[in-house]
Amino acid sequence: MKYSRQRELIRQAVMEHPVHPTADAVYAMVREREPNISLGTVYRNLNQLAQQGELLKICLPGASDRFDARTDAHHHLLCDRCGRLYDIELGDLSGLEARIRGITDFTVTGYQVYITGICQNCAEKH
Amino acid sequence: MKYSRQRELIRQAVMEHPVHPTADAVYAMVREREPNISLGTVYRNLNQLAQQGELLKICLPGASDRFDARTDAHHHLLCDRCGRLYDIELGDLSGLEARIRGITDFTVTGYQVYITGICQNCAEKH
DNA sequence: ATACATGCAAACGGTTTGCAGAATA
DNA sequence: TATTCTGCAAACCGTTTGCATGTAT
Repeated sequence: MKYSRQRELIRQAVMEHPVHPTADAVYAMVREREPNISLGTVYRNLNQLAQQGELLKICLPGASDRFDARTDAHHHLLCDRCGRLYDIELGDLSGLEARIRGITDFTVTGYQVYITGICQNCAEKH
Repeated sequence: MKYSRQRELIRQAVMEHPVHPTADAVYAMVREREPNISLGTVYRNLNQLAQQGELLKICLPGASDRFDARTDAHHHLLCDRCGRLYDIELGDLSGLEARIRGITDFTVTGYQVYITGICQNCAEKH
């Protein structure tokens, strides 16, 4: 992977964004510094960085994909009202893991807990 | 909601399908008996039935939506290889629920456990 | 008669891709 | 120079929608 100014700006945008941005949000952020960048380039680089393990791509049911600079195992909270995605620490889930892995005739490779609700920010405003 | 032959065939297709079909799969099934049915009608009715609670619409990250005739609370296994979706009983998850609800500053309305892996069928063939 | 349904085709939103030209190594 | 990158625009896929017609009540 060769250096590119655009990719660095994209990486930086994801790291600085407090609540995991969509590709479109990254596009908007990067455009402030690099007005001629194309959306295609943003998508290409986000996918590339995710594939290299430098970023996490979070696919959500029914919504746009999000990107996360934190690559260690953790879970996410999705606000139903504003659509923002927050990190959450669920701590030790070995009980759940053991139960899942106890299921016969299916080789478990991973699992994800998606939690939905209303975030503090939205709760205050209503 | 008024009776329609098409809707009955759609409902039946979902009930009979062993591993929760996509809209497209339902379309293919129903077309055998109702060759002129349109894909739009299939989507409209699946969404309608899901909204009435007669069906479950399962949104998967990165894949097409699936439909499930079982409407009680249960979780799902997604095969990475063939893309089929299976039902799973995780039993009592009150520990996890309590932990999730213990999170401050977020009003939890729901959560979903998505488990990925290789199904028996695919494991045998390789 | 009046609602609600259908088939069709066009629109949609998010994402990917093919291409010619530009930047990096 | 060889490779990887970019911007652009068109293609793509799953899904939704507008419309004129048809069907159930």
